[in-house]
Amino acid sequence: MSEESLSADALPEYAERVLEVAEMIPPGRVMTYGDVAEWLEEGGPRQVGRVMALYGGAVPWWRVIRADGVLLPGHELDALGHYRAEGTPLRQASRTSEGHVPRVDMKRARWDGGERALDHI
DNA sequence: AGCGTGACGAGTA
DNA sequence: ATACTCGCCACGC
Repeated sequence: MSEESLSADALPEYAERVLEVAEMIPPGRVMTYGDVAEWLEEGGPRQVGRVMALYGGAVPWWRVIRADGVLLPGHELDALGHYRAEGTPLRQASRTSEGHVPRVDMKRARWDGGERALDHI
């Protein structure tokens, strides 16, 4: 039989690694899908995105975003609430236009996963 | 087996 | 800043 058919409470190993990384991102910081993939040294941004889409609900999903800093479509207000609560650096809208949602200031909020990662490993 | 699609990223116009 | 292209990899039809 194949190990994959264990199913039920067993997630694919790759998925579990992605979730693990997402869990260790400190509040007020974010990682991009590509960063997570790079940190894992496996897969790519799209694979990480797929995992988050499927199992992201179990982890602080708002700390894993696109490299652009754009908030997750459909959860913008949700994410924004978390960011404001955690003090995540946001980039203000250059122009006060309605319907325009602030983006994460990647320059400051991006977390390279250095220091804590070593302790976690 | 081919083809389109997606919670992506980087480069170019 | 926006729009488009290409590279990437897994899934589903």
